[in-house]
Amino acid sequence: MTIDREGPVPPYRQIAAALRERIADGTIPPGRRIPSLVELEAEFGAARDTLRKAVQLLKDEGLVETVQGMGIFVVSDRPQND
Amino acid sequence: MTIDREGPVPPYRQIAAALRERIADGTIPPGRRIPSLVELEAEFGAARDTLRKAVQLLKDEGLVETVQGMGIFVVSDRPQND
DNA sequence: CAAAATTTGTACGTATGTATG
DNA sequence: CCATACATACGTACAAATTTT
Repeated sequence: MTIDREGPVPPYRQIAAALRERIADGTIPPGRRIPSLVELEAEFGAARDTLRKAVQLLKDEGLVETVQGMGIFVVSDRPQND
Repeated sequence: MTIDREGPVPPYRQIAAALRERIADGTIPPGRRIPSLVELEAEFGAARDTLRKAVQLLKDEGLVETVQGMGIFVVSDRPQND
Protein backbone atom coordinates (compact mmCIF):
# COMPACT_ATOMS: atom_id res chain seq x y z
CA MET A 1 0.00 0.00 0.00
CA THR A 2 1.34 3.37 -0.97
CA ILE A 3 0.29 6.81 0.12
CA ASP A 4 -0.81 9.24 -2.53
CA ARG A 5 0.58 12.61 -1.56
CA GLU A 6 -0.80 14.42 -4.56
CA GLY A 7 -4.51 13.76 -4.18
CA PRO A 8 -6.97 15.56 -1.90
CA VAL A 9 -7.17 12.81 0.72
CA PRO A 10 -4.67 13.48 3.51
CA PRO A 11 -2.22 10.69 4.33
CA TYR A 12 -3.64 10.10 7.79
CA ARG A 13 -7.03 9.29 6.25
CA GLN A 14 -5.48 7.00 3.67
CA ILE A 15 -3.65 5.12 6.40
CA ALA A 16 -6.81 4.89 8.49
CA ALA A 17 -8.65 3.49 5.49
CA ALA A 18 -5.94 0.90 4.90
CA LEU A 19 -6.07 -0.29 8.49
CA ARG A 20 -9.86 -0.20 8.51
CA GLU A 21 -9.87 -2.53 5.54
CA ARG A 22 -7.52 -4.99 7.19
CA ILE A 23 -9.85 -5.12 10.14
CA ALA A 24 -12.96 -5.44 8.00
CA ASP A 25 -11.61 -8.29 5.89
CA GLY A 26 -10.20 -10.13 8.88
CA THR A 27 -6.54 -9.67 8.04
CA ILE A 28 -6.26 -8.37 11.57
CA PRO A 29 -8.89 -10.24 13.60
CA PRO A 30 -10.67 -9.00 16.74
CA GLY A 31 -8.53 -9.00 19.86
CA ARG A 32 -5.35 -9.01 17.82
CA ARG A 33 -2.73 -6.34 17.95
CA ILE A 34 -2.11 -3.91 15.14
CA PRO A 35 1.50 -3.15 14.11
CA SER A 36 3.14 -0.75 16.52
CA LEU A 37 3.61 2.89 15.63
CA VAL A 38 7.27 2.22 14.90
CA GLU A 39 6.29 -0.55 12.49
CA LEU A 40 3.58 1.56 10.88
CA GLU A 41 6.09 4.35 10.54
CA ALA A 42 8.34 2.07 8.54
CA GLU A 43 5.52 0.61 6.49
CA PHE A 44 3.81 3.82 5.44
CA GLY A 45 6.75 6.17 5.56
CA ALA A 46 4.77 8.68 7.58
CA ALA A 47 5.55 10.58 10.74
CA ARG A 48 4.42 9.44 14.16
CA ASP A 49 2.02 12.33 14.33
CA THR A 50 0.33 11.27 11.12
CA LEU A 51 -0.02 7.68 12.28
CA ARG A 52 -1.44 8.75 15.59
CA LYS A 53 -4.11 10.74 13.78
CA ALA A 54 -5.01 7.70 11.71
CA VAL A 55 -5.27 5.55 14.82
CA GLN A 56 -7.33 8.24 16.52
CA LEU A 57 -9.91 7.99 13.75
CA LEU A 58 -10.23 4.25 14.29
CA LYS A 59 -10.52 4.80 18.03
CA ASP A 60 -13.30 7.32 17.47
CA GLU A 61 -15.05 4.71 15.34
CA GLY A 62 -14.70 2.18 18.13
CA LEU A 63 -12.70 -0.16 15.90
CA VAL A 64 -9.54 -0.22 18.00
CA GLU A 65 -8.35 0.50 21.50
CA THR A 66 -4.91 1.60 22.58
CA VAL A 67 -3.17 0.43 25.73
CA GLN A 68 -0.09 2.30 26.87
CA GLY A 69 2.90 0.01 26.99
CA MET A 70 1.12 -2.75 25.09
CA GLY A 71 -0.19 -1.69 21.73
CA ILE A 72 -3.22 -1.05 19.60
CA PHE A 73 -5.88 -3.74 19.60
CA VAL A 74 -8.80 -4.53 17.37
CA VAL A 75 -11.98 -4.32 19.40
CA SER A 76 -13.99 -7.49 19.63
CA ASP A 77 -17.73 -7.01 19.86
CA ARG A 78 -18.07 -10.48 21.32
CA PRO A 79 -15.61 -11.65 23.96
CA GLN A 80 -12.85 -13.80 22.54
CA ASN A 81 -11.18 -16.83 24.08
CA ASP A 82 -8.51 -15.29 26.23
CA MET B 1 -5.70 30.69 34.90
CA THR B 2 -2.38 28.92 35.19
CA ILE B 3 -1.33 25.48 34.10
CA ASP B 4 0.01 23.11 36.72
CA ARG B 5 2.85 21.22 35.13
CA GLU B 6 3.69 19.21 38.20
CA GLY B 7 0.40 17.44 38.83
CA PRO B 8 -0.91 14.32 37.11
CA VAL B 9 -3.40 16.12 34.87
CA PRO B 10 -1.80 16.87 31.51
CA PRO B 11 -1.90 20.50 30.34
CA TYR B 12 -4.19 19.76 27.43
CA ARG B 13 -6.83 18.47 29.82
CA GLN B 14 -6.45 21.44 32.12
CA ILE B 15 -6.90 23.81 29.20
CA ALA B 16 -9.94 21.87 28.01
CA ALA B 17 -11.42 22.10 31.50
CA ALA B 18 -10.82 25.86 31.61
CA LEU B 19 -12.56 26.40 28.28
CA ARG B 20 -15.34 24.01 29.21
CA GLU B 21 -16.03 26.09 32.27
CA ARG B 22 -16.18 29.31 30.29
CA ILE B 23 -18.76 27.73 28.05
CA ALA B 24 -20.74 26.27 30.93
CA ASP B 25 -20.96 29.53 32.87
CA GLY B 26 -21.78 31.56 29.79
CA THR B 27 -18.54 33.51 29.64
CA ILE B 28 -18.42 32.36 26.04
CA PRO B 29 -22.04 32.04 24.92
CA PRO B 30 -23.41 29.70 22.23
CA GLY B 31 -22.60 30.73 18.70
CA ARG B 32 -19.72 32.88 19.83
CA ARG B 33 -16.13 32.35 18.81
CA ILE B 34 -13.47 31.09 21.17
CA PRO B 35 -10.07 32.80 21.20
CA SER B 36 -7.97 31.70 18.26
CA LEU B 37 -5.18 29.19 18.66
CA VAL B 38 -2.66 32.01 18.49
CA GLU B 39 -4.45 33.80 21.32
CA LEU B 40 -4.79 30.64 23.38
CA GLU B 41 -1.12 30.01 22.81
CA ALA B 42 -0.31 33.36 24.38
CA GLU B 43 -2.80 32.96 27.21
CA PHE B 44 -1.86 29.49 28.36
CA GLY B 45 1.75 29.44 27.29
CA ALA B 46 1.29 26.08 25.62
CA ALA B 47 2.26 24.80 22.21
CA ARG B 48 -0.15 24.71 19.28
CA ASP B 49 -0.26 20.95 19.45
CA THR B 50 -1.34 21.00 23.09
CA LEU B 51 -4.10 23.51 22.38
CA ARG B 52 -5.36 21.50 19.46
CA LYS B 53 -5.65 18.46 21.72
CA ALA B 54 -7.67 20.48 24.20
CA VAL B 55 -9.99 21.72 21.45
CA GLN B 56 -10.30 18.20 20.11
CA LEU B 57 -11.68 17.06 23.45
CA LEU B 58 -14.35 19.76 23.34
CA LYS B 59 -15.17 18.82 19.76
CA ASP B 60 -15.57 15.19 20.79
CA GLU B 61 -17.95 16.34 23.51
CA GLY B 62 -19.91 18.31 20.94
CA LEU B 63 -19.30 21.57 22.79
CA VAL B 64 -17.50 23.36 19.98
CA GLU B 65 -17.06 23.19 16.24
CA THR B 66 -14.09 24.35 14.22
CA VAL B 67 -14.38 26.08 10.88
CA GLN B 68 -11.27 26.36 8.78
CA GLY B 69 -10.39 29.96 8.11
CA MET B 70 -12.93 31.27 10.62
CA GLY B 71 -12.38 29.95 14.09
CA ILE B 72 -13.69 27.75 16.87
CA PHE B 73 -17.32 28.25 17.80
CA VAL B 74 -19.44 27.25 20.75
CA VAL B 75 -22.19 24.96 19.59
CA SER B 76 -25.69 26.21 20.13
CA ASP B 77 -28.26 23.54 20.83
CA ARG B 78 -30.98 25.95 19.79
CA PRO B 79 -30.47 28.08 16.68
CA GLN B 80 -29.39 31.61 17.53
CA ASN B 81 -30.36 34.87 15.84
CA ASP B 82 -27.95 35.02 12.97
C1' DC C 1 14.08 -7.71 42.11
C1' DA C 2 16.35 -4.66 38.70
C1' DA C 3 17.47 -3.02 34.16
C1' DA C 4 16.60 -2.65 29.42
C1' DA C 5 13.60 -2.71 25.56
C1' DT C 6 9.12 -1.83 23.65
C1' DT C 7 5.01 0.88 23.05
C1' DT C 8 1.68 4.42 23.67
C1' DG C 9 0.95 9.35 25.81
C1' DT C 10 2.11 14.06 25.97
C1' DA C 11 4.54 18.36 24.67
C1' DC C 12 7.20 21.44 21.88
C1' DG C 13 8.57 23.63 17.49
C1' DT C 14 8.33 24.37 12.55
C1' DA C 15 6.61 24.34 7.86
C1' DT C 16 3.19 24.16 4.42
C1' DG C 17 -1.69 23.77 2.72
C1' DT C 18 -6.49 25.33 2.59
C1' DA C 19 -10.39 28.33 3.61
C1' DT C 20 -12.18 32.73 4.90
C1' DG C 21 -12.35 37.73 5.10
C1' DC D 1 -3.25 40.26 -2.99
C1' DC D 2 -2.75 39.93 1.81
C1' DA D 3 -3.87 38.79 6.62
C1' DT D 4 -6.05 35.61 9.66
C1' DA D 5 -7.26 30.98 11.18
C1' DC D 6 -7.68 26.16 11.21
C1' DA D 7 -5.74 21.52 8.93
C1' DT D 8 -2.09 18.56 8.05
C1' DA D 9 2.68 16.80 8.29
C1' DC D 10 7.30 16.20 9.96
C1' DG D 11 10.70 15.72 13.60
C1' DT D 12 12.25 15.51 18.39
C1' DA D 13 12.19 14.64 23.32
C1' DC D 14 10.68 12.84 27.45
C1' DA D 15 7.08 10.43 30.50
C1' DA D 16 4.41 6.36 31.73
C1' DA D 17 2.99 1.55 31.36
C1' DT D 18 4.09 -3.01 30.01
C1' DT D 19 6.93 -6.74 28.74
C1' DT D 20 11.19 -9.00 28.36
C1' DT D 21 15.85 -9.92 29.73
